[in-house]
Amino acid sequence: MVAYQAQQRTLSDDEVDRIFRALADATRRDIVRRTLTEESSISDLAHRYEMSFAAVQKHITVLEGAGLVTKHRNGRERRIRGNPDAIRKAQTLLNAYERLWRGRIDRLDALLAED
Amino acid sequence: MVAYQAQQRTLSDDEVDRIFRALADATRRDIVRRTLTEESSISDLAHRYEMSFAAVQKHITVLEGAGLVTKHRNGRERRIRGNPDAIRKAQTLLNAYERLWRGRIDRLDALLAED
DNA sequence: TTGATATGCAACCATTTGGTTTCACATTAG
DNA sequence: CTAATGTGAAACCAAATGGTTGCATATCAA
Repeated sequence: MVAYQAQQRTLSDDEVDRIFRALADATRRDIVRRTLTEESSISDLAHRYEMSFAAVQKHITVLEGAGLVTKHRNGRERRIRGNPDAIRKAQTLLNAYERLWRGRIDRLDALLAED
Repeated sequence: MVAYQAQQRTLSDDEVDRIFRALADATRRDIVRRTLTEESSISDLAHRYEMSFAAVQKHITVLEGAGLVTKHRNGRERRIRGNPDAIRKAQTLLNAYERLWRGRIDRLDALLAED
């Protein structure tokens, strides 16, 4: 059984902006995917993509700014670790949207049932 | 009971990029939220935000490109309707990420249980 | 100590984004 | 018919994005 942490009460627009913005890039999504299951150093990650080390470093900065990954010093390297909390924040918002939509349908059903 | 449509098998990187990119803006999220529960014309929506009609129109174009809303002609106006399918695509991806993370924890638990 | 590795950061550049104003066109109301 | 309304699209602009190269610094290995 896994213990889930309490969610923050409200998400600021900026915070949500940053999370979705960070997820809107295939390389960054790949980094999140990898580091959710296995910590990696920045150079480990940089080797995997066909772009400069600095470019990958920038992607990681974007992800860190969105809270999607965290950095942990380990000697001369930094281990990058995916953070499921930020994922959950995005899920929470999308779930709210789906609930809204279902609500509309339910109201429509109720209306039709009135006959 | 609500009938759910079958999901597309694979999501291209571009498609996912567009969906998350479109969601990375508070005005656009607000438009999605509104139109999921209630269709609106473009000018209806434009009145609600402190920016030009053309700016709102552009946001709607971005949302349409991501499949998050659809346009439906109605006389001289176009009704904008939120599309829950695109929302679900994003949910599906985030759920996969969370499963990955839980998988890591499960493996860790198993490892610890070996003692 | 010295060289190799890992990271950080600045400067630069092309493209995209998010806004504007303006004009054209279609449709509806009077 | 004419005027008002709703939409589309172009041209323009500042700022952000996503990449580059180059250099500085920190740490580890030999």
